Amino acid sequence: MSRFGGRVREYPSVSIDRFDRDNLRARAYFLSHCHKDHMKGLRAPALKRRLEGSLNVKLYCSPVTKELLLTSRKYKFWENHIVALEVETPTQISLVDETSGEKEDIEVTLLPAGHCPGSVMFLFEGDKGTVLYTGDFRLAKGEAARMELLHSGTRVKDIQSVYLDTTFCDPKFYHIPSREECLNGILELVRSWTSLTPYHVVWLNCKAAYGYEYLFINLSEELGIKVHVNKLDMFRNMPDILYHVTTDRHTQIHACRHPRDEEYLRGNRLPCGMTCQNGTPLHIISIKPSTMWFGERIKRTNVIVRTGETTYRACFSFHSSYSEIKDFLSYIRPVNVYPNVPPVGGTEDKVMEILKPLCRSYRRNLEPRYKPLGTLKRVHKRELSDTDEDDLFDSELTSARPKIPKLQREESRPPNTGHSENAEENINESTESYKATAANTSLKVDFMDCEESNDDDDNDEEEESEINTAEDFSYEPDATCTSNFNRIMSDQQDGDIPCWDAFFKCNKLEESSENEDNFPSSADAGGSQPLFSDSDGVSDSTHISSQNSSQSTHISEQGSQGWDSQMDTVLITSQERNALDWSCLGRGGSRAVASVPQEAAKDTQPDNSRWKPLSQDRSCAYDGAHDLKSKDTGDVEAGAAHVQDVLVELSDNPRTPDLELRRDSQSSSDFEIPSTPDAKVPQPDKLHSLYKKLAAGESILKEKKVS
DNA sequence: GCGATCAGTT
DNA sequence: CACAACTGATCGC
Repeated sequence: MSRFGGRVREYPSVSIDRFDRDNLRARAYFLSHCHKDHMKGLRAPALKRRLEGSLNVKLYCSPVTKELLLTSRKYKFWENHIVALEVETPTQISLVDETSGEKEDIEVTLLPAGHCPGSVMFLFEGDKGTVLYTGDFRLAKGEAARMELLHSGTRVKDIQSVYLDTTFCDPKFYHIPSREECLNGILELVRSWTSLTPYHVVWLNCKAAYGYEYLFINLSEELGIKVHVNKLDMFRNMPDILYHVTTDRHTQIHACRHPRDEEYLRGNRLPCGMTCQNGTPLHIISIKPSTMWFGERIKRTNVIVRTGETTYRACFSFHSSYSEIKDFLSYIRPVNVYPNVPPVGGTEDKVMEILKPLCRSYRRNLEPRYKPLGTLKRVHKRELSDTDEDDLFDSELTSARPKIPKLQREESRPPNTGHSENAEENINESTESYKATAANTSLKVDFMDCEESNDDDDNDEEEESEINTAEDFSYEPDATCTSNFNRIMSDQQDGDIPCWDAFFKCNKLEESSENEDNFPSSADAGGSQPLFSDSDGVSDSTHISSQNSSQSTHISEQGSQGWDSQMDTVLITSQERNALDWSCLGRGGSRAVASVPQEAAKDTQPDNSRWKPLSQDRSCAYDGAHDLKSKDTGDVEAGAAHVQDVLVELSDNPRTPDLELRRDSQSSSDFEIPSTPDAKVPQPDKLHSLYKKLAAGESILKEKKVS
């Protein structure tokens, strides 16, 4: 939800996405997209009066946004005051103060934002510098680099400030599956259900907001089934959308709504009232698009999660994930960044701690500056780049990724003394005060970067969520790593000796984390990785055979939300540990090699074929010719089997970054992690001495080699 | 009666 | 968690 006040400090005479209060005096208005939280005051009488008394005041937006806005009669009065600007077409605008006659020229460029039809970012260029207002955006990694108008020549423009959509700017939203992944998941689910009989219908439980259209379009194109919606007049001049939606209820895909649609569904009735066709009752499943995410790299989930007998949740996000935000901002590297949205769980301070290091102003003397800390012996020996500093900054100063003390650190350094010796003088006051409150709990100099655990993310409100069992996770390498990690931590607190392999897996997590942060653009979403060996559970996971809950592996793997509450209870048997070693080391490594070219290709040339920015007039010439048509099997009768495949494919999709990073961690780890699963396990007394050295910050390389 | 705001719901 | 929107209660003009 946008809290942006409407104005950027460089150009205070324009108002963007806010139209109340001070914004009533703006010389020009900009609307990034047609969502209510960006339209505050847009139909207020005060603004209406302002328009009536002015010939000059205009609202600038994309052609699609104009169309959507003017479709609503409540905004009709804007008709003669809206100027549609073509996307990616720099336009000069004169900002004239109507009372003083004072004038300022500014150039504005609309850039596609990937949030909903018509959504754009605004790039302002003028005497006060270049400013990018992102509005709400969902841009995949590397997309900023592909925007020509963010560049001059081969270099990115010198951007003074970015006003950024920080909706998911929290490490717990580290990864959100790509548009394509989500789309494919939904597509295959819908395909398999609707192909059973003409009476098998799907209800897409979409919010009343723009942004789902590309889903409708792609489902309709791939399946040849139009989507039933309540209204479509706003698309009357957008044939690419219009063709794929219908107000005829006799279709197998519905996105219609009713104020009490949930209760309709319970009565086997679609929100539009349809309950049977030709006397035959409909078989309805509902799919609720929701934002599902992978917390840092330790968890995975399906893009589709079954939440009940006939209910599914499908991953869908209008907003960029944490890693996408970081990729975007670190590419732009503005001098300043300002969050448009207070982050979900956190404070603005926390967000700024994440974003500031990605800005140039971070290097200025007023800002906190981190030196490499001499005591960080186990930090990679790498060329010290900006992002290295970022990591230090992150590691030290944010609670976003909790830092876990190295073993016995508590003994060797009492709280409040160790952490500041190298860095204290360079930290500004706010940081210092933060440290003061946090130092006793987690922040020390010599910490491992531990993975986030989203313990409180149990978000699934309503449905009869099916409960995970420990067995479901037996083959899940990431999860196992994590639970091992947790075990270490508790072992530590208990004063027991942690087991060796659990210990080194932890370090691998640390390495992964650093690597990924330092090479953001290489950490894109995993494609369709082959599975790990959990075909057993998954094979039961089709709704078509109306399985009971406990058999549905894909449901039990709703991971990103339900995971952490489970994690502590997962026990690792030695057998499972072997499987873990195998998957983390052997298979993980070899897989990663195979996945690299694919991922690299994806980075440079994403699959844009099905996500057209539905924001440009030329989007009306939506190109229906698609690569993915080839997915059609024609095997309509094999619905059940098909769904199985889908869910298997979706659920067993280990994150490519993990795999890559795991491999990386082996080659670069200071710990010299044994590269084979059967590496000899040190004896307890040996371990003790190793941990002592670790705690003291000494190198253990020699000992490790010996052992 | 309308609009703004807030709490609650989906 | 929140998304993005809707509903209903309250308050002020």
